[in-house]
Amino acid sequence: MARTQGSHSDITGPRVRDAALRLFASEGYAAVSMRQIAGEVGVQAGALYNYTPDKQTLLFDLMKAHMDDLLAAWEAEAAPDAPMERLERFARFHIRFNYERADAVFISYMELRNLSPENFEVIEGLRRRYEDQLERILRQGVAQGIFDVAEPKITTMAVIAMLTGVNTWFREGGRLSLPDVQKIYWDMVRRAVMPQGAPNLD
Amino acid sequence: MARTQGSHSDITGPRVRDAALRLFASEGYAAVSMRQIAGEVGVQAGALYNYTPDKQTLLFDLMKAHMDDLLAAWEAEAAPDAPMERLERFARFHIRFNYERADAVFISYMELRNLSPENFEVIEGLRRRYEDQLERILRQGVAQGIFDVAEPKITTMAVIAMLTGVNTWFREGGRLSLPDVQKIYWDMVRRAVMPQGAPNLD
DNA sequence: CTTTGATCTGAACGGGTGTTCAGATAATTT
DNA sequence: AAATTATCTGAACACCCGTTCAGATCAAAG
Repeated sequence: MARTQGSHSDITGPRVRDAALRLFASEGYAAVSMRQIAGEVGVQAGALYNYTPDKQTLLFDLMKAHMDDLLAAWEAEAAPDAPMERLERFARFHIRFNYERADAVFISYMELRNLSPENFEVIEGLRRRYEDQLERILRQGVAQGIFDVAEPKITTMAVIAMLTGVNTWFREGGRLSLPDVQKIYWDMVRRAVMPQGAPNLD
Repeated sequence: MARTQGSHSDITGPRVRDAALRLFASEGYAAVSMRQIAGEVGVQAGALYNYTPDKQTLLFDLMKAHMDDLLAAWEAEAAPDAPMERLERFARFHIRFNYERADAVFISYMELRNLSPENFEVIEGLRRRYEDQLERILRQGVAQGIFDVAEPKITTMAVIAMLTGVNTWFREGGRLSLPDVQKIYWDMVRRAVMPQGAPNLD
């Protein structure tokens, strides 16, 4: 087994995925050709097939890796007991993580329709698992009488849509820092779940 | 000028746009071929060029028409004076209008990157005009001391992202009706702008 | 009934697509 | 130094792309 160390595959493999991620995000999966990806990496198109069985799987692997990272990163967060603190942790985590991986986030919900049905099911399942994390927090808060949320599932969808929306406009270097934005959004999330008439504790 | 009345163009033109709208929404602009659109309409691909100069313009015209419709429909809504009532009107309008034109809404922000720079500027300008409608309501409410919104621009983005998210999960015929959903989302929007500690007037 | 012209067909144009594969290349092991 | 083999090239495959256009079609106008 010659050429295991110093092999180019350790370098080329990640470069293929990086190039595909960036190109898929900026131009769209269908609009990007294998030759274009190969060109970015500096190889011929045929060489890509040492790293992926086909274009579809390349897309799927990027999305799957992103969703796995997302779930792993959330599970690695220290989880406070109190629902209010957990919710704040979730809101800030979601904004930060999504901002750091804007390309992967973008692909993972823009290119869902380009997945085969089986691959779609996998990604969709992971996405639901992530949403369930938030829904569980909301239900816990409701059970403890801390949150006033009539429809936890819908509030889950609404909060995630709101938080994910940060990526459409926020760019570092502007008037507001990411922590500023996290604070503003957390404030809106908090209001959305707080019993009305509760005092402002700021 | 023969064949002006009873001409097929009155029929074929809209059918081309309908087919393109549906196909672009479900498979994506780049993944849909002119032959595919033509097949849906029941003509050969060449015939499409009686109705659009090229594929890019076909996409742009669909998006432009949608944005024009959106702005016209909102301006046609009776506008109450009070910011709170105006905001409620906006939230319910946005959910209903977007639900009724799910395909056009989907295209109008999924396919932005497939527009030429000039076309992109046009659509982007219309989108900003729409967002400004909401921002103006928020600023009006703040000025009157009715809303507690520190960052009207950000709240605008957050509210629109939240409301637009309805389209990703809501389907008629489920447990909740569209009016149910409108009420739930309006409740969240109201909380997001209401001064905290204010009584629940439900 | 002939003329007109809007509409559509069908073929063609140059070029791009994902994927395959025999053979060249070169780093590592023997 | 020779043998091994992971990696890559370059050409080829069959097919699809957006767009053009000469000529067919046929309903309305004269």
